[in-house]
Amino acid sequence: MLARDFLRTRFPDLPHLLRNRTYDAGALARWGELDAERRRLLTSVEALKAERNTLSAEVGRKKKAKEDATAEMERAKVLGGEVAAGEKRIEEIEGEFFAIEQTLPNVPDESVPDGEDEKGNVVLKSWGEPTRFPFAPKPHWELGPDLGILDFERAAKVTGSRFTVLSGEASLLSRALIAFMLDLHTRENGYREVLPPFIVNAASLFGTGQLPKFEADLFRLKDTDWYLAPTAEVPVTNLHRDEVLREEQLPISYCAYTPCFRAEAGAAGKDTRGLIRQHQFDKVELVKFTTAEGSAEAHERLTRDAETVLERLGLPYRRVVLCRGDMGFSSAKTYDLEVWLPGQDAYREISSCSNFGAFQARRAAIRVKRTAEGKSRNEFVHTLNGSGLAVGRTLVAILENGQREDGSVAIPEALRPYCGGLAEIRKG
RNA sequence: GGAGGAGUGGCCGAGUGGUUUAAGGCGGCGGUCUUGAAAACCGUUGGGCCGCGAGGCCCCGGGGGUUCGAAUCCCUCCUCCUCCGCCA
Repeated sequence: MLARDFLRTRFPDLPHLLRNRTYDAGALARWGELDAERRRLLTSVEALKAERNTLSAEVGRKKKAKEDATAEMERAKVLGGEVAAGEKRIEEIEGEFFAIEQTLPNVPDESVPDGEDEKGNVVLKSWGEPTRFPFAPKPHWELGPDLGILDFERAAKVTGSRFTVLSGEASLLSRALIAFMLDLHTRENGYREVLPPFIVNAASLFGTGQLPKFEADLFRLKDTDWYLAPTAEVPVTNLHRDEVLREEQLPISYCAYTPCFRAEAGAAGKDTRGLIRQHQFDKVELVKFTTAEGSAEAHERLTRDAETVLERLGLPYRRVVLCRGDMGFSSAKTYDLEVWLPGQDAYREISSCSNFGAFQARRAAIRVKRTAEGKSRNEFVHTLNGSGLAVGRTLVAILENGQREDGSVAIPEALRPYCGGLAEIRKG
């Protein structure tokens, strides 16, 4: 959410600040009217309450002194009725007011390029050369089944489409990738590993911005307010929901492996083959909490930490900054890392690293107590997260980039200690 | 799943209808004293909202109710603890 103060003081600039983002302009105009009415009412109701409180105290004094307090009690009762009426109206306004605030997207950072959709994204750097082969490379959805390590058909039988069974070396590799990534981030990049719940409640999903707007993308457990986590961002960011952190605790860096569950509503016909777009996938997530001044640098570092995984594995990639129109709802700035997939002759997203500014912290009430010039005040922290990396897509990249003409696949050196020295996968 | 018990400020803890603007202690911060520190003493120390300001309003796990007035009474939900059962 955006700060009320910000919405109020920058109200005329908002259409410009939110250009190319999706929001309801009519609702925004309505916000302005409601804000004025709400403040007017609040002031008058509070004055009534102050008077009632004074009268009640007077009643107490008189009763203690055995004096008659009938007149005060009657007057207070009348005031009480007026207060109740005013509060009811405020509640109605507050409901509509808050509903609008929830749906307004974050304001992009000034460094974010203009643009309406993915065509407006800008490639900032490339690492490695796209892998070329003297033969026609296969996509992983052919390599995997040929090697007997990816089974799409049986997964469809067991559950349905967009699920996959990993077996043998694929399963081993997936497990090795998780351990490799967590080790790298905890030992070299300074993250604390956490293993959070994979099921989260509605309040947590509101905190990170998935609810209320994006319920259709989630799997909800029947008759509960519990949902399968769509990303570790949700449980890990909400670790500190409703907390006031001490300044010396910041920055906090967590990494977490979790499976992720997404309904993929609206993705019909997109990436229907292979592991790219699944209802269930594994991911190692990086999450940071910083001060307002520290978040831009933390964003660069977090993105570098994700890039390091790709570099250690020798996978060619590029970094893209998303334009205003292609960014997620809660984000102030997002870098996508795209890995080269020779089987598709394209770069595909394998990590998305975002700085949310105070947007999530405001929704989740994550604050930090800061002291300056002897005065202390609570500020909202800045939150960041990024994939480090999506495990399934990393497996895809290893298979497609490591493939040989005979259908075998070479395993990156860095991963071998994590899979019993396995150097290649062969049909067997 | 069954039966009990408990949720008060950073922490401990008092408070069962009316000077509670939540006692007291610990911890934190500032000060006095000291060469310095400790001790002692004094002061200060929760969150949010409205208002230009003076100031006001709300918050004692969440929500609702009773009352002129609720931390305190009632309803409901949540969490934690103890015992039993079951289970990995």
